[in-house]
Amino acid sequence: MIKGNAASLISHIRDGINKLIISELEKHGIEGIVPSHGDILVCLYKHDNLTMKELAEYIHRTKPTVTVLVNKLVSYGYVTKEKDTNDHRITYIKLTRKGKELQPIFKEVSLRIRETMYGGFSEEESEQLEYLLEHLRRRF
Amino acid sequence: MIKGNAASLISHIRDGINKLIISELEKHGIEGIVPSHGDILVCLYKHDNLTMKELAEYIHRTKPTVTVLVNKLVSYGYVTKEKDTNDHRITYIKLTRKGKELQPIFKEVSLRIRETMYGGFSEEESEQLEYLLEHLRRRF
DNA sequence: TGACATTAGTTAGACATCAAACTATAATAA
DNA sequence: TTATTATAGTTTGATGTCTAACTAATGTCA
Repeated sequence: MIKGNAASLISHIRDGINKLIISELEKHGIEGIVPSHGDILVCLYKHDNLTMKELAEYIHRTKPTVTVLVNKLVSYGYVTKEKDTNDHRITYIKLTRKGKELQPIFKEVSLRIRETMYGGFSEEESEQLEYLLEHLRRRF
Repeated sequence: MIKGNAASLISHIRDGINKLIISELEKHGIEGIVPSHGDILVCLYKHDNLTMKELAEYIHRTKPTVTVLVNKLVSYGYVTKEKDTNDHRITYIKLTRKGKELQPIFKEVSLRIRETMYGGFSEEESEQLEYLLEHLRRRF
């Protein structure tokens, strides 16, 4: 019997994930950082020196939002902004040492999230979950 | 092979669902209403005459948030606020005629969301999806 | 070369959301 | 009965998020 409440479930799970991320970061002494900031930092851990536009695309947020998020990261000293010397429209975002030092913490938080999400499922269930979610994602 | 990206997928699907809800409402000429407003109205369709506290619990938002949301619905003429005559702390939220008139539209939008979410899945896959999401939900 | 279009990023304004502090009312206990 | 506690709701201030409008720089095409 299908209930048709998948949308509601997803919404609540998302809220739960976000709260868990924030509380895990706070456990590691990191305050004022929300998942979107984390998305940006994780992006930069994979590939440092990204432009605002690239960051916006990667984290699926608009440019004004990324401006706000990055400015906060700058004010916390985790990243810096540098203008391209050739094309003065472009700004590169780079990790500072302080920003790089957070990487292991993000790795750990990420692990914790995965444990929470997949922990209760078998291998087959986990694969099935990803399969279904990936298909779902393509419809939006 | 498990990728471990379920959290990210859920986040993006949630964004997609919300955008779809808003655009579907706009197609029906309803502007300025976000999913949380819809949650409140749908709550009231199931059981009219709820208190602010009850609404906050049902839609999983804080009381200040519900204050803002309900005030907007009042300004749009969809609901009214009435103080309890015995216990003056309590405020009841009631649907107006205009609010009740939206019910069929919300039914239709809800149907449209369900079609989008379940449309590409078999009966078994749909059930599996709900099973997995319900278990996931309990971990937060 | 010069007018127009495109692109990168920010600013402005709006709003949902939250935590913390507040007001007002009701309930309980000394 | 009075003082304390609990409850319902709002206000305040902060922040992430968006769209629309803006600035500044680059590219294009006549």
